Amino acid sequence: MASDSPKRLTIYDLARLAESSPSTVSAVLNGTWQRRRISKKLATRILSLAQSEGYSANMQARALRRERSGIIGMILPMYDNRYFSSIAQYFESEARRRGLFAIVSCTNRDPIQEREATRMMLAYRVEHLVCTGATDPDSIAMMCQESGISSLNLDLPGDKAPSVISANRAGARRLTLAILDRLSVEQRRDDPVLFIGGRGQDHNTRERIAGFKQARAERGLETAQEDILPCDYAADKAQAALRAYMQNRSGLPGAMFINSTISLEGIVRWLQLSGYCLDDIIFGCFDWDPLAAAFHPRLMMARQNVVEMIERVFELIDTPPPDPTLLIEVQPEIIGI
Amino acid sequence: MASDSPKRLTIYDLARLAESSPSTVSAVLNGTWQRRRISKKLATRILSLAQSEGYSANMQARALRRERSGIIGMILPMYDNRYFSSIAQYFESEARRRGLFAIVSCTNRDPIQEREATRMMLAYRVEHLVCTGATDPDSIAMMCQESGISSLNLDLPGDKAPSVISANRAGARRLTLAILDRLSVEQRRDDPVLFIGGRGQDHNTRERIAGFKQARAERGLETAQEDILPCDYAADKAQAALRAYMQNRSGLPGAMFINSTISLEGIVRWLQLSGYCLDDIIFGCFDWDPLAAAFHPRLMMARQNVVEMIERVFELIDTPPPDPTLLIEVQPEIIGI
DNA sequence: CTGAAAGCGCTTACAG
DNA sequence: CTGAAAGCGCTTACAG
Repeated sequence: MASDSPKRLTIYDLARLAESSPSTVSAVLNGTWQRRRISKKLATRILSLAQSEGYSANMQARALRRERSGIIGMILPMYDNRYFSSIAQYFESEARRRGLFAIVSCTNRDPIQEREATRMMLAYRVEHLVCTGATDPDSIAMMCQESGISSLNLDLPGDKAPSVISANRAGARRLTLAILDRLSVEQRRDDPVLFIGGRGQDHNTRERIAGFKQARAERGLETAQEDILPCDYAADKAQAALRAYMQNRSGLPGAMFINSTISLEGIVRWLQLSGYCLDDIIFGCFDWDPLAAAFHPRLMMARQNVVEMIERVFELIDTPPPDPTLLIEVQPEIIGI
Repeated sequence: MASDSPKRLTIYDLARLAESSPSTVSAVLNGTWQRRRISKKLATRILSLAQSEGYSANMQARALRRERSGIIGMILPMYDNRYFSSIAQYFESEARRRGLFAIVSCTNRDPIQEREATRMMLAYRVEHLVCTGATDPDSIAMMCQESGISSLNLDLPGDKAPSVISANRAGARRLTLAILDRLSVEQRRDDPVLFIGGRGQDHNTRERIAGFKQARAERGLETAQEDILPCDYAADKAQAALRAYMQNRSGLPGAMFINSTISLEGIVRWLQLSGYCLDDIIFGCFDWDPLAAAFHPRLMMARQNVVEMIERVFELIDTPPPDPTLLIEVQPEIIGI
């Protein structure tokens, strides 16, 4: 339908119709007309004309002239889990509240796609770029810097731009303590606890492992190296890692610290296939999914505080910190204790 | 960092550096230089200069001059379930493959937000608009029509633009047959089956109810009106509806047809809270969530074929159909039979 | 083989 | 109180 583009209305057309000039029309449309002391009568005439004719300002032209696009960009690993999708959603609504238009690109945890998306964002002259969960945040920050665009890291920190992340270590510690407390109540204080999922190289996973060990140490427990399995996030990887882990053991660990709902999926699938009773295991998941919580009564979760993280991001955008390496940590909430 | 915008490089700067002219630089950068018989030497000089100086074309200027933004828009109810988030993700990668820049806005199933987002999309001069799961698709289609922009409906159909949706009735029928077959195998052929979730007014829910009834009729079963509960999608609504339903009955229905994973969450939560054993119930969910599938061995799902739906959308964009009311149905896949 | 010029639709400093 | 003019950074038809 309507592929032939019938010239859209411009301020010149409006000026002609209102028997005025383009400058005046522009001022009226921008709300700067009182400052220019344009008569109220003329203003309302132009406004109602714009309305009735369905005028829509051309943002490309406005952006070009103002040298401001009004666009804020975000790159994101993917949409398809609760955490990232709520980041995208809340980012968009906060941007809108500030009169910015949000554009989001998925980069699949791939540094090449991250840079390519950044290049596009810069070509569209985004005013700020939020770099979420990037595998290579510093390259992105450098690219932005060279273009004079402010950038921020979210979820995974970098050294070349301010970062807003979850308090991974503290959160993992609290989640682990909750797991250990529940084991204690059940008189299974010394049962092994498996840490599984995530990437050994990524900052968040390292911190969570540190928090895990710290909590165990506080309870006077050692942590064996073979009980830590950063096998990547993917469900299949977690499933395979658990299968391999179980080959050398007689029974299940008393509890598992699972590093994402993606990994949880693989774990649960393997346990079901192997005929284990899920209800015998205590789960602590560093991630949040209400559907999983509904299914499993003994699942505790660290829910990252997306709302506050996005708020911090916009605060940093509004008032850029003097120190570009600033790291802000937001506490996750422990659910299901 | 770098909030002072140091003038970015333009083709004029490049022309000066290459001792050439802006037109030539533009032609080289656009790849139209062979057509213009620009010397290969000059072309490579300009190209390498652009590279080394980190030139990035200003898309606003290009869009303005070409009268084509290179942008394709999508409005979406929300990101936070598997279905919509994979729509967003696949839409974006398909758009990118075609050299279009995708922008997506969430509109929260709110007709006002839908129109507002459309207005913004049109102001940014999107070349096409995909209207996903809109509560008021026809208003959107009209707005686009007035601007001479092609629009398409996805997931929920409309009358004023071509639509790509799931084969809701056929899919619901097949899912219901799978449920009934399993009941038969368990010698519970005549157990009641509850249909729950969705909106009684929306096209998809109506179609799914029709498919549900049709499958039952094919098996010689009546469908009682009180076994159909289109209580909205939200988990809380589904939970409340199920509680009310159960007040007048002694036992659980043998199976449930649940109209989304959102609703499933409320159902499962209530069953757990009420002390029922989940494994006694057969679930059929018109939606897909692998984590839910991992948890519940007796959950069958109708997985909507997002990949094919998006492909159809782009086909319609490439070759607009003569009939603007064209409706394309894509079969969902039944999983877990 | 290459460049000067016009124009896309706005905004804004300036003149009156 | 209002308008003419310049310019944002490109592209493209035209002239040579």
